[in-house]
Amino acid sequence: MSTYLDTGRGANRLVASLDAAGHRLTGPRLAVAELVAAREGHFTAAELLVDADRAQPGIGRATVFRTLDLFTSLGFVERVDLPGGDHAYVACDPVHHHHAICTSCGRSTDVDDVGLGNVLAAIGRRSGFSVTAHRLEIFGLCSACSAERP
Amino acid sequence: MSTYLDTGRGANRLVASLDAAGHRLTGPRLAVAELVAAREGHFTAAELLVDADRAQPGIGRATVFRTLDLFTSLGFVERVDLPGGDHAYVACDPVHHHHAICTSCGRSTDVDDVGLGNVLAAIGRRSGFSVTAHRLEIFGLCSACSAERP
DNA sequence: TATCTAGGTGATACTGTGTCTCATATGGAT
DNA sequence: ATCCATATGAGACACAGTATCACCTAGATA
Ligand SMILES: [Zn+2]
Ligand SMILES: [Zn+2]
Ligand SMILES: [Zn+2]
Ligand SMILES: [Zn+2]
Repeated sequence: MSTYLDTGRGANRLVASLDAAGHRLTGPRLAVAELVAAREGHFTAAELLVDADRAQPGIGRATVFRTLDLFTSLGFVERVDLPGGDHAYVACDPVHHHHAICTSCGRSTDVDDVGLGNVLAAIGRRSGFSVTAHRLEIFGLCSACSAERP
Repeated sequence: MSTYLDTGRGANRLVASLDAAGHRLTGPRLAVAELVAAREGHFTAAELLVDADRAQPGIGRATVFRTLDLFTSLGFVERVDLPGGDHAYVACDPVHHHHAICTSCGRSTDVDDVGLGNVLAAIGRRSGFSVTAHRLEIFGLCSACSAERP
């Protein structure tokens, strides 16, 4: 679980990041940050909208989407595409990494891509492709869930 | 470029595959197959709908989606998620592989994942995750496009 | 070849995301 | 305390994808 958005000390990172990019620290943004931090694993926009409406009735639908976009552009949230094709979001740290998503409980584990760089380089070499970006999503059972149902 | 859906001899594979799964070979399905095969690189559902309406006016919107779904389940088409978040489809062969998508011309090159297996295994070992599926999308410039603008 | 029927189709309405516009409100700089 | 660029909320909107349902047809069978 990522803790970058936690309230208290952790929120400093968010504040600093917003500030650095010239964005204001507003009530709705803090509220969304807390909701995201409170979520375990990935969540859909719809789920967050429900949360938001409960936590702060009157918060605008558009604002939630805008905030999600903003956080995504700052690297605090990442969008993932579930196997079924749905879009979801995951809280995460703003460094390059990937997500291993548990198809049973939905939690996601951050994973760095040691080794993947070499694979991509090899692919590029072989196909003449000059790779500028990649997306890797991993699905399976987390250790807890695979222990439960072996 | 994949050619699995080409008309003529290539269509046999589609026919065989539909047949094997107990699906009928219908006019609309053939039409969509040809449109998909005619497309270079990835395409959105909207683009294919335009094509379909031009090639065979009167073809139902729902039918195009249904056919796309069917082909996807047969492995003849794959859904990809562009960096911008849009959904798109790519023609491909029904064997496990990935797509290197050119962000300039949109063409996609099939890429097998030699080496990725090891990376995933290592990830699984380290995180206790038992990996059952993965999705890798690669973005960059194809050899033609990177030659053009170096 | 004529018949039969499960499976497929098209029209249409609908749901659900995500976006846009615009009048109003507010963070934070001065 | 004032000011204004930025953010917000309301609501309309655009678009992807799905559901329903009466009708149609591929292809199996006799
Ligand atoms: Zn992450
Ligand atoms: Zn789990
Ligand atoms: Zn290209
Ligand atoms: Zn693979």
